[in-house]
Amino acid sequence: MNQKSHRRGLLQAGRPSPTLEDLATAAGVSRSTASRAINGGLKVSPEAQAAVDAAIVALGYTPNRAARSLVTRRTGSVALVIPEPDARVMMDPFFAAVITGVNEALRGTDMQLVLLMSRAGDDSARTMRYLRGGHVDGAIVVSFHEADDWAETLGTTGLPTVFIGRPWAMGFGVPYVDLDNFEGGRLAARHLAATGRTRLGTVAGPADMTAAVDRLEGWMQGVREAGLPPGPVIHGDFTTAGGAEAARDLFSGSPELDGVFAASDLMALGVIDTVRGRGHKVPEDVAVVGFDNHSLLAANGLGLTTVTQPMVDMAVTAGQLLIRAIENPEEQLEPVIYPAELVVRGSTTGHCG
Amino acid sequence: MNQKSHRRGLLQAGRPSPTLEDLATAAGVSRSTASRAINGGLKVSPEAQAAVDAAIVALGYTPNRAARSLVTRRTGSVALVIPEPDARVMMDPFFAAVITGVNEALRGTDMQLVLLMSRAGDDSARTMRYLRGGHVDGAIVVSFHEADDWAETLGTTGLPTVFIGRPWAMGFGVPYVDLDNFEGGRLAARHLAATGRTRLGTVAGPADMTAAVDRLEGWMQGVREAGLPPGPVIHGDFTTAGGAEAARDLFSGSPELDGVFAASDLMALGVIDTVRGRGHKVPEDVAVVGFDNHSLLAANGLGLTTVTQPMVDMAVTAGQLLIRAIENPEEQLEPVIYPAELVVRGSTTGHCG
DNA sequence: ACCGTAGGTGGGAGCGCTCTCACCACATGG
DNA sequence: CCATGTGGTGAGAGCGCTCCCACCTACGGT
Repeated sequence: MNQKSHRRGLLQAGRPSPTLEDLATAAGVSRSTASRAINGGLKVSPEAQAAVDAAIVALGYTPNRAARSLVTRRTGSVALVIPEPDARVMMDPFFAAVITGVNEALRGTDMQLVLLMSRAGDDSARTMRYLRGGHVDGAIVVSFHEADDWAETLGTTGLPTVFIGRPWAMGFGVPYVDLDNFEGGRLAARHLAATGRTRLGTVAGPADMTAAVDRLEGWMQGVREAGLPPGPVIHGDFTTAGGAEAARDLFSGSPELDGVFAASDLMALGVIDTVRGRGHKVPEDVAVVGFDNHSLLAANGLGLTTVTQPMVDMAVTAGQLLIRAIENPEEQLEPVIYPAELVVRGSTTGHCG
Repeated sequence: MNQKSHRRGLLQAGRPSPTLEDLATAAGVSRSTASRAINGGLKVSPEAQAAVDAAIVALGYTPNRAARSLVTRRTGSVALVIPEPDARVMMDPFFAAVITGVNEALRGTDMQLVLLMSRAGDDSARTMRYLRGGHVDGAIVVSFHEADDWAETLGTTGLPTVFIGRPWAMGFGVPYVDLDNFEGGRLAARHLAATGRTRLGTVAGPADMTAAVDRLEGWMQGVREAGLPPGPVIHGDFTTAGGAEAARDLFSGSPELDGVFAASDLMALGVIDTVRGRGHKVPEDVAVVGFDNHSLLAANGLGLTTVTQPMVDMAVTAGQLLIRAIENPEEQLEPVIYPAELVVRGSTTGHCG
């Protein structure tokens, strides 16, 4: 099979895929001019530009990304790195929001989003290799447990990287986008105190996540500022089941609690289940504050008082930050912190004042 | 600027990422042998293989995907096409499940997942061009409203494609993975009839989606088989708010209904809200059946009777189907239909028998 | 002895693109 | 009249890789 018939064969199979050479011939210009016309059109006469434009439409030409990438050393794609893609974790609308936001930021550029999910240890090495291998122009890393490793390694490879969520290891100057989790926790405490609750406790998130730690610290500070005793703290795993279990521990140790802050809405749901299972009412007996402003729970019958987290906006910002980092590698980018806001609903003020 | 300094300059901050040539030199073999050793190692002596393996580790070598792609005409990536990426639609755990499943199927291969979200018309042309442009080896399309367009165009380009959800336009032989939506609707009707409900109605999904249409037809058949009159049908948009609104229409037309089937769990949630808003009880006055077995609602206080949809498994299957289609383009792949199962919870049998 | 045929190897030719550079017109200024 | 641009052009050299092919050895059968 010679070269020509090979090409024809592909065409027959439905892949016309004309090359730049074909384009140039059709437009009656050289390969160089065609290339220039495609990429910005500097130093191209109006006639040549028009001819090339017409030929592009006529042939349905699409530049071969691989060939272009080979010489420009740009891949036209960025990675979204999500550790631990359990179904459990994916079900969290957090990720949906991140994906939506990053995609939104990429709209208009010709960048494509490559999803990189890595499970436990061994796999993350593979992911790391992929990132270092120059297969993407940049990466957005959803900061998580092992984020320090990533930060360290990525920080030194020079691959433009933006974190969503403050990474553990700082000092690499890696920019990140985060919510003011500390203030969010503090707001929850202040709200419960302001509505007359005095015996507070919290179901915190995993101790190895910065968001969870920050929320807890803010909560403790808020409780302190309200002049209330620091209540019990139980760590959950951000899931509904985990929240319910943590709440059982919480109440078995301190049955008198009248206000609970759960570090995620899903955990708050579990807390509410537990409270009701013990024959008590929300919010009459126990007020519950969540975190995330989970869209599903907002529509739920019992409105959950919670701290808002504008995840989509945050993800958009992360995407824009990454684009800037790619286009201007020298620029030192600053972290962006979004303010936390409290949304008051029935789970704290249903029948009280 | 000479060639060498050019190389150094473009590589951000350091890493002169070694080429196959470098690898070969380090291993003391030729470029060809090194290439063979990397790709399967056929016709390579154990010594050469060992030398290359050692050099790979020593140099931290990663093949340049662009260069490889240029000659093999394989990109090592598949697209997941999701139309209409509104936050609304993304919040649906349906997509989280799809992403998780497809990713799972790709694990072990060296394929990467490229996320392609296209909004309304103009953008979908761009997406189409991308798909036809040979930037991916295959595509998984989440079948939706305009799916017929996609099916037609993709079916003729020869790009290996698998649909999730039966596409409207058939006859292109494009394989797809779907739930037995018809049977699901039928199960819902039979269950309501079996628990003594006689005045049935349904909040169906959008009339331009095959899943919604199939569920509705199955429902109608089930009602017929139970010897009950075909009740009212109102179309919703699969969201909670849409379900609530549709339910209001439903009850204002037929206040006597005692059993409602909503074509999605989120709409079922809306239906329940409406029922309660009218001062009636679920399930005593009105039994409600949903569809999806949404993980969040399962954990909810009031358990929702619903039809299970093993989305992650379905997506895994779609991924595997696509891989087969890519590796063996000639093979004619058959659609895979998953059986529907009913999960009975409190929203239909809470206090009845 | 001869010719297979097998495992193993290296050189060379591209894949489709961008980018540098030489080159051509035709202005302008001395 | 030659310098010195300046907008526009096309040939040519790669980018890093895989594949084809020529070329080695062996080793067996005839």
